[in-house]
Amino acid sequence: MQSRSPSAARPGRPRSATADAAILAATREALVELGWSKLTLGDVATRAGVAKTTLYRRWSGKNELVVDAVAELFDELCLPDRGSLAADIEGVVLQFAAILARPEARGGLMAVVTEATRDDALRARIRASIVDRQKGLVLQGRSRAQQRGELPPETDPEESARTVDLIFDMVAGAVVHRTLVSGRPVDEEWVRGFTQILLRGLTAPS
Amino acid sequence: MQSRSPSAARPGRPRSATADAAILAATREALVELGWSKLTLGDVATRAGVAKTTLYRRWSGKNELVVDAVAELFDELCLPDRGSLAADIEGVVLQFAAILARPEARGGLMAVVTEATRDDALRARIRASIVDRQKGLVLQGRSRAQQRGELPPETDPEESARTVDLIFDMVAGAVVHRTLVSGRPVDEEWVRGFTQILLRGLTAPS
Amino acid sequence: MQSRSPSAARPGRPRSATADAAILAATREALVELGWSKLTLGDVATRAGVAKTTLYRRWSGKNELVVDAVAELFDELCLPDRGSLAADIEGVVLQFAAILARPEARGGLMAVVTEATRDDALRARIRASIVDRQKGLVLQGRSRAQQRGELPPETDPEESARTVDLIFDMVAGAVVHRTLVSGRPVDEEWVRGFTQILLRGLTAPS
Amino acid sequence: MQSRSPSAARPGRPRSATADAAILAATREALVELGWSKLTLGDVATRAGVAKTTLYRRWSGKNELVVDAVAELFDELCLPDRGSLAADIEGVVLQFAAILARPEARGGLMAVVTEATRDDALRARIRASIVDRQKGLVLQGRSRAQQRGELPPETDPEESARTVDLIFDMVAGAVVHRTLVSGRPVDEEWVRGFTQILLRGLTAPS
DNA sequence: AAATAAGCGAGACGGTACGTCGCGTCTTTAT
DNA sequence: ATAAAGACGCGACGTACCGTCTCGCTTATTT
Repeated sequence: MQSRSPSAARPGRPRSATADAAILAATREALVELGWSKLTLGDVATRAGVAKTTLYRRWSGKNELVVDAVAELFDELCLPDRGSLAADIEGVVLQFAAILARPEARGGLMAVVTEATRDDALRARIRASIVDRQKGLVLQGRSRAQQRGELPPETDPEESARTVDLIFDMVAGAVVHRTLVSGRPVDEEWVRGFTQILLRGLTAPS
Repeated sequence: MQSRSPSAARPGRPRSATADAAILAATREALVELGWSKLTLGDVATRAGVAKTTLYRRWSGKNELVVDAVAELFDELCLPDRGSLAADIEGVVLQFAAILARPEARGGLMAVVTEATRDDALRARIRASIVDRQKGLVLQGRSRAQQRGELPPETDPEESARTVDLIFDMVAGAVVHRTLVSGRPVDEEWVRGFTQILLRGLTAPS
Repeated sequence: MQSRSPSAARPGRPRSATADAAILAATREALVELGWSKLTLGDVATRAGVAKTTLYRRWSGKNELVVDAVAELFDELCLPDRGSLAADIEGVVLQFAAILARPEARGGLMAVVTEATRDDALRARIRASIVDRQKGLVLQGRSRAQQRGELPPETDPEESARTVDLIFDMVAGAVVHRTLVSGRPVDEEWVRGFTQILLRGLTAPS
Repeated sequence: MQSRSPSAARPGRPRSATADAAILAATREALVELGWSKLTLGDVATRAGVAKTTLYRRWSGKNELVVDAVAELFDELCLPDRGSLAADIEGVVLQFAAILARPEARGGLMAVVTEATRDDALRARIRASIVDRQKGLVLQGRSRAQQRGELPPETDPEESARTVDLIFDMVAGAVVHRTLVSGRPVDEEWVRGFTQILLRGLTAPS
């Protein structure tokens, strides 16, 4: 979000702390009802009980606002230890899918990613707010699996980073594609099939 | 696209045949320069040397126009026989990535998919124009691999369809995510790693 | 007002002829109800049953619009022959005062003159639309008075022009000041006194 | 201006004496540079090195502030005895014109008068601050002329008051109109012609 | 000295209007 | 019937000031 020199008691009236929360909540609400393209900042301001100018004082436009509103949704992602790599993957994939199934995430995330194809600052914001946070889950899952002996320990650290990126693209990409492009649900059956291929490969005897 | 009673010599001035092509080309050009959100139909019309009315006579709005403009990009996808399943996958993934690397595809495809999250008619149009065509490649690749003996023959046809969908989501999803979200190139090294996991799984000894 | 290459049948939809009239009428109406400073172009557009953009297509802002709206009020000024110079002056002064007494003129004229102190283009527009038209009345009155023998004929043309300007400033200035600054009515008694001084001077035996 | 119970030593920090002067000076400065309509109170505050709140504590809005700022300009008007009525008139008219020639007066005075057409309180303020002060000059000039024998003594006091008002409207109106509407200078030649007509009338042999 | 009270700077706040832009429709003349 | 041209109603945009409201701080008078 926006930041300031942290604990410097700056002069003048401080920004309303409640306004931020109200605006983000209103944004998600509007996202559900209207979708990205019909969402207007004036409407968000009204819903939040806030003047349009207040909104523009904090965010520079629709994109930045929606990134922040959507990013909060992903804060709840976590990786409880379910005892095996397969179970861990299935768990986090289902969590991720549950978030994507919510209408505010569906349209909002995609729209923001779309805009980011032309806007480097926005891409950086997304990466910082959303992507990197999730990538931590992949790291965590792998080290657990290594402790359990399900995966061999790392040798080449560069190779290791590449693999994390790859896994992340495969997991997130598949779930997003299933949900948003194919438009079909990520149910337990699908997750089982996916995990199976991810772990054992297409050529393995099912 | 738009259709008419096909060969009925209707009265009045016939539609300009060149206009369609000019408009689609102008759309892709504008997509490259401006991106989805800054693309305006008035601008496309001007670039195409065409009046706005002409454009609206053929497409009902921005989304429909861009779908058609982007769909043409995927016509070139094909699956030449490279002798092994792994080589076939690598080939088609690189082709797909090459298309996505073009700026008119990056923004256009995503934008259209984004809009489709709220518009069923648009989703159907996308499925017909883009998705189903690619899914055919997966089918073709599998049957070739089965003929070579790399994969076992199908038994349950329903299970078979599910697997095709799953593979498709995994391949397309990973490439799209790598390109558009992670914003990193799909190069040969990445493709090799991806194919390795897809075929043999994470747990295989590399 | 705005002008075009006159009788050239230009391509495209022509501007609505009724819109101009509706807008100017709405402007005067709003001027009466709200006064200059509270008059809003959006409101004028609404009253006129016209989009705000249509209004901006024809006038570049509040000032230009109000000048035109107010200028029309002065079209009705004329100088009927009342038989003597004194009677002619009294007649036209009363007419002028009657216009200024109308609320749309009071605020509108002054406001526009005020703005013109900083805007040369606007001043030119006012001069062309309002001032020069009235100055013709002074000329007409003088030549009639000369024909009647009430005033001597002109000799020096330059001196003549200066005198017209002077008379005009004295007549218009006095009426405007009485109405708008002193805020008192221009009634018959005032007009008689004014005409007396204008014709015979302060020092004349009353 | 603003008033307080005069010499009551009230508790709390007293108002800064320098702030008033700084604000009025800043107002005139801004009036010169920007004109009435582009003058903003925020900008005036900044120029004066003062917070907006300080400004609002002293004046209730733009109009009141500008009236005060402009009124000060007219304090310098006076009527030195030049020996004859004609010379006295010429003197004061030139003084008045010199003030109106200053840009802060041009826009400011007119703007304030314009606003006053809708605001009775403002009109009263103007009358008290500006108009009545000038009207005193007319009275003074007349009594001098009567002492010199240039004008007959008053008989009817009501008629007398009416004439003062009339003369005032004629003098002030003509100068203002010449300066602000006609937009031409009040030079010595113009003043001579004006005084000639005012004293001897149009029909007098020049 | 401490308490109280107002003034002051800074700047965020809810509003209103601005002038612009793009949409998709409609109206004109010319093919 | 289509085409190019362009005006139209509409609605959102992002900005600028308005006049008000907190803040933390300063400067007086009153206890």
